Amino acid sequence: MNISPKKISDHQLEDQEISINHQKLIDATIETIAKRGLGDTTIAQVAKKAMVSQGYANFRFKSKENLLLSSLKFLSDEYKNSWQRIFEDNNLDPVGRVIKIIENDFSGKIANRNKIAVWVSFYSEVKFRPSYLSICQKQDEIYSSQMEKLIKEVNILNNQSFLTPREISETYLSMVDGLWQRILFDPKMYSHVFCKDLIKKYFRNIYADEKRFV
Amino acid sequence: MNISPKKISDHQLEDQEISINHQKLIDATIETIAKRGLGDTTIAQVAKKAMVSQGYANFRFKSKENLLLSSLKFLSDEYKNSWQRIFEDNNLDPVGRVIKIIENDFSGKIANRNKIAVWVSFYSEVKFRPSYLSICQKQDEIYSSQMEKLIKEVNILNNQSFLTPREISETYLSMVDGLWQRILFDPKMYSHVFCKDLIKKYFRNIYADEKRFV
DNA sequence: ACTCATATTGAATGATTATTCAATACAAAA
DNA sequence: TTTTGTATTGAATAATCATTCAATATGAGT
Repeated sequence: MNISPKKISDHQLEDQEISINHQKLIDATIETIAKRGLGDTTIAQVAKKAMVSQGYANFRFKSKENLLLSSLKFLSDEYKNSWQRIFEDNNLDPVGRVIKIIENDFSGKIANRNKIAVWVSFYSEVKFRPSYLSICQKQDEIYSSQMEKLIKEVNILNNQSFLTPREISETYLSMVDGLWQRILFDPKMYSHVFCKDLIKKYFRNIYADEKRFV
Repeated sequence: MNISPKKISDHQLEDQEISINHQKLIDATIETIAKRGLGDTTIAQVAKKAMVSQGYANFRFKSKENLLLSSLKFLSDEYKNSWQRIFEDNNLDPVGRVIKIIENDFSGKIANRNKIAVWVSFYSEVKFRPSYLSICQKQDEIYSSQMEKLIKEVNILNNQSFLTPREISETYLSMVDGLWQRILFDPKMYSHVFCKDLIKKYFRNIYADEKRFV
């Protein structure tokens, strides 16, 4: 019992991240964008959802732009953590890893309509706000290169030579982006199962002997 | 000589489409969205680019929303016309048709960064504006079904049986959407040639005997 | 030249919204 | 309890914009 409460030093604001309100506001931002779109997201609405005053939201994040940026960063990190873990999992062989990656990319936590709506909102502004671009781009580069390396291992094990690892990995990445977008349009038709199966079929076609790509 | 000028009847406004200003405003809208993003597109800017007064732009289209909708419709029709023509071209055999479709989807007229920026802007709002969705969705359904039918013909000619026409066509469509999005991020890396080659390689892998998928 | 209908203007209006900031609540230290 | 520093409020401000509309230009028909 007696959980030592907070014991927050006088440096409590040294690192913004430790505040509860900080995260409440970010969550509220994501929810609001998901429900109303980036264009119709106002500080007032976000603050209301986070149950703090409007003035506070602005004070805390300095500006709306900064709040949006922090929310994108959060989403981006969340995604990154999810695949990072898979690439680093030593209990998996290459093909097992690929399968986990596919499952992660179409898991409920990642590929749900709300989060996709937020992603696409930010994507759509990438051309005009370099700060959005740099957040998205850096992580995508890492994901790309990790994926390519992984496919290289799979290729060797299955002596596949017609398609290069780069080609396979780029095809995979573009399919994922495309399918996510399609989930936004028609989530019934593009169910998680449908998407995963489509991608597994792609791999099955390349690696004919590998039975795990159902 | 003496080209009979206009001979516009008193019904000149019967059909909105015949006005020059109408199209000037739509073009200006697309350019403005491409340059500044949907969120920062104002009627004042569009009117200025179209060289009409702000009041006129609003008067002509009834509302900003309606102007945006008309612009999306225009873009959507332009795209539809481009592939419609290919599906209806009787001089082409199935594989020739597929190749033309790929080339069209990554032609300078369709897959340039400005137009993609506009598409994605609208996509990102699809969840919140049913009117956007219905414009995009209807055409996508036709494109999908035409594509599937086309692949069915290719499949038969090449006795391919592992992947269904539906699967191949869905894979193609999602790749296109994904690659378009990636062009937005990094148009240098995702050049038209790169995208087309990637997709052709996909088909080449499926239809191993078909040499035309370079 | 005059009339009349339509096209076009641009300034005014009102709504929305990010941002600011003086006032207040709160909680720890004295 | 009082002090003091920080957290939080909410009302005021100022900027931005879509929309309206009375005024004007235009040009065809008489």
